Amino acid sequence: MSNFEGLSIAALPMPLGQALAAQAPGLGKRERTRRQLLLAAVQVFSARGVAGATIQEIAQAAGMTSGTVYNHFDTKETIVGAVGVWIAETLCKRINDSQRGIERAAQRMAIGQRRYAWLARESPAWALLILDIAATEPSLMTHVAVFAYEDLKLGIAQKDFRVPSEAAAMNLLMGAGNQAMRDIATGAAPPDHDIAVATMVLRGLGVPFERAAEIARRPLPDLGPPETAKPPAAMARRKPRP
Amino acid sequence: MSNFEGLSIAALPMPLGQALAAQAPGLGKRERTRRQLLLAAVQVFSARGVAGATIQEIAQAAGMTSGTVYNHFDTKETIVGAVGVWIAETLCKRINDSQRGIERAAQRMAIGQRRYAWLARESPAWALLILDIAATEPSLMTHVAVFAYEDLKLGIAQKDFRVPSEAAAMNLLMGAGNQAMRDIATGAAPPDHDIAVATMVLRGLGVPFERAAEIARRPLPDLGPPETAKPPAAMARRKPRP
Amino acid sequence: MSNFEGLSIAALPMPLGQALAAQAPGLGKRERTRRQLLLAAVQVFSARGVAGATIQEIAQAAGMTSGTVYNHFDTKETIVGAVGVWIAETLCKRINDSQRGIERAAQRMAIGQRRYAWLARESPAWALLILDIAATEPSLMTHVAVFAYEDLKLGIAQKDFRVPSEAAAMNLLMGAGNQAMRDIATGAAPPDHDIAVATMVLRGLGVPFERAAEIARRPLPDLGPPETAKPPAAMARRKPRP
Amino acid sequence: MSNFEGLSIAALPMPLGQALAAQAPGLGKRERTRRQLLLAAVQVFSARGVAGATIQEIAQAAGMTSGTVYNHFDTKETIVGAVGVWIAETLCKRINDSQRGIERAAQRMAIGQRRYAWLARESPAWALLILDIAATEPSLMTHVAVFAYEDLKLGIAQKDFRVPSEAAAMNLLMGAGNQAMRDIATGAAPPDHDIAVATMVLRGLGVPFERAAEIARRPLPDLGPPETAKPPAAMARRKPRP
DNA sequence: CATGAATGAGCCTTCATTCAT
DNA sequence: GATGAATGAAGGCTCATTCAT
Repeated sequence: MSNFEGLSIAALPMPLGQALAAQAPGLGKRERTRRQLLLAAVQVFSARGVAGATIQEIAQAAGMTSGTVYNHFDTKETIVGAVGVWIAETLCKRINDSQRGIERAAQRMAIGQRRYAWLARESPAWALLILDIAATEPSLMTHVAVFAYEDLKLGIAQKDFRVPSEAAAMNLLMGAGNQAMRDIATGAAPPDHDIAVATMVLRGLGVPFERAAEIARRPLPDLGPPETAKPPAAMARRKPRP
Repeated sequence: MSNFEGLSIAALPMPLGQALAAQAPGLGKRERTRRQLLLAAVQVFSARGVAGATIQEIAQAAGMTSGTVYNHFDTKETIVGAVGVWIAETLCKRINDSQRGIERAAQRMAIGQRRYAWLARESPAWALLILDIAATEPSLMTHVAVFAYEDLKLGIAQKDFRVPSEAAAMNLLMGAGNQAMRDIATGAAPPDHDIAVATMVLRGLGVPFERAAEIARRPLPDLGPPETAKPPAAMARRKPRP
Repeated sequence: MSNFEGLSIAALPMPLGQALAAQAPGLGKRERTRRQLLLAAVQVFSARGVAGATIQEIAQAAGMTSGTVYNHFDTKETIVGAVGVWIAETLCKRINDSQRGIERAAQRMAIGQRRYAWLARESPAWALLILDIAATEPSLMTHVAVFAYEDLKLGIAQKDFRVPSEAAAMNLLMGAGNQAMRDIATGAAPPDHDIAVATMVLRGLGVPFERAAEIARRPLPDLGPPETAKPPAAMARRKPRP
Repeated sequence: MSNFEGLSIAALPMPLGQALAAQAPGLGKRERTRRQLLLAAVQVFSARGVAGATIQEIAQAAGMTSGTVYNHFDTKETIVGAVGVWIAETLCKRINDSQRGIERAAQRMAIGQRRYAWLARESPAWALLILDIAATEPSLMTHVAVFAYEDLKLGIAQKDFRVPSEAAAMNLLMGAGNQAMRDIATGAAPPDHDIAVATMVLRGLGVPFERAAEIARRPLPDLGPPETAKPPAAMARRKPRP
């Protein structure tokens, strides 16, 4: 069984936490072990930082030995990548789901911005972990960006957004979002920081002044019921011998 | 003499490069050595990344031994900090000077945004180095932020900026600025990216739509007159490990 | 196999040597490696002194790499301690066993004193090693002192010893014993030094003049048959992170 | 001037302290510098231990630089030796002087034993320093031993001591004395420990039971007025070039 | 003589990775 | 698949010692 020995990361807000921790019942032994290792990696990354984490401590946190880790991942880098993908897929999809039924891109965008800010407020450890992993593994943020990009294009099509370039718009919203996450997670941000940032991002995207503030202020929709999480699929079932 | 062994970082755009490389003639031996070490650290940080740099390689790049490094800096962390402070003071002050005479905060802000973008276009290696150091040593970005914060408050006083909160505004402009620097430095950004980002940041700060675009499009002022100094020689961009 | 590269320490007198070097056959791999490392540490401590010994040389003497040492001991200090405990337990117990059946504390005390002197004569290297370790790791001498203290109290109860204070008596017998060991081991002592010292210690403890000389002169009992040495058990199988 | 920066060792009991610290007025500049360095070495040895002391800290404590140290001493070892000789000559002579006029060796011996114990009680730091230096530099204890040896031979000639061998007698009195110093300095010894140890040593040397106790209990003579301390003579006035 | 920057050998320690069991 | 002992290549850092000024 797992042996976390004092390691722990504050639980994710419910629906997100469930998604990650979900014990998919139909999984084979290999996938279950892999999942345990990823969970352990999350613990250790959060406690020591990605750079400071060691394979041996991840193995220990998973109740295994370091050799076992290498039956599932080729290198430490691989683990970081897998954790990044896993978090990205689970989190982003979940957040995206909560926007289901919202037709206007401006509101979808505001919700997206505020949802990440909300995550940082509810689970600072998770937010910092995501930012830490993203620094090593850019694919995580790329993953998040895909969803935002869809909304951006939608908003442009809906004539709610008027931007000089999509690339610049992405810089604006991702940059502001990340900074907000960090400030909130470290306790450096005032209350309603999420609304303020969302408001300014919308204005930057060309939404009229008052309308931006009004949209950003609307209540966040629920995250919705948890689905059965898809396991983080291994790229290959086996490490080939070199 | 220095022994860069193939290490080098592309020269900074003229006026900035001069500021950093300036061989102060009245400096004592200790101060000269310290300066050489900082220059060497910049080389190695740029080539290997801050995390991947080793004291030994910095010493070697400076034509010294590792022991000498410790006559000047207590730990590797200290070196990162010193490099950060050095760059921050030189760069920020220089950029700030170029805004002298500009009274309107909106234009000052646009210039600031675009100047960093311009740096990333002219000297991608320096831009990436700054972002890398900033990730380890937040004080560097804090330093930059101080100047932006002054302009922000000025713009609010001038009624050009209307923001929900100063903290959110700082997230917006620093976040967008950093992302733009990274995209430009890595070649991922289209031409005129700087203008586009500056435009959107101004809009986010509450500047009217068309006016934001107009201000952001104004020509950049010169960086100012060069000081006495030789720039460091540019050689190769990357060095393979032996 | 071990690679002592010229390192060596003169073999202990038989029964003691057997106790230390005993290859316990039922030992696991980990325990066997640990034992080899302790043996190697003894070699190196003896050759270079405790202070001059390096982890690398211990590893090399054990035919391993320095990393392996750290799988078994946290620090160099830990190794010194482990060697100290190991020697103390093995030697002291063995010497104490040889006094079995001796009822009078005065004679037990004389035997103890002379046995250590005898060790110094037979195996100067071991004696000097013990003194060296004891200087770094007082627990070794404490261990020895426990046995002497028992005899001291016994002798007081038997009215053979009359001392102003137990603490002073311990100073006398341990101090004289250590000095004698050193002088004998370095060849600075005349023959029968052990008897002379034992005589004087007994007199210091209040044994009448002639009787002290007579007791100290009695023949030493055999050390007795060797037992299978108990391995120096590791406290924990693994080092936990702090 | 000296710059002890928080370093300090409890002052020696007056007459001894004066002897060591005495500013011999007729000394040349070289001798004065040398003296300062020895004083500084005493500070640092006491604070960090002989093994943990660094040349640079000694230099700093003396208000000089490391280069200057090497104008006076060839190696670190040389410094330890010089400090040892200095302390030995000053202290031993001073203690010996205080016995002037005492004719009976038994009483001289008791005074010697108790004087070192007294030093340990009055100035634990000095006592521990002496023991520490003695471990590295046996000549210090040899020096002390010379005085004790004189008294030993005297006592034998006076028929007060009856010992199996002089070597054994030296082991007894030096060993017991050192142990007593350590226990007293570390606070591990009861009151009147000095008298108890002296009593037992005398008995060990053959002094009759009650008489030993009586002699050991006599009051200690004063240390006497301070003399002008002789400077610790440098072996050579100059380091020859290799 | 004093300075103090520079040296450089070498130490302890860490940890991703391998592999025989 | 799991184990976990072993590896070994570095890396950060210390400090006695040298030497040009």
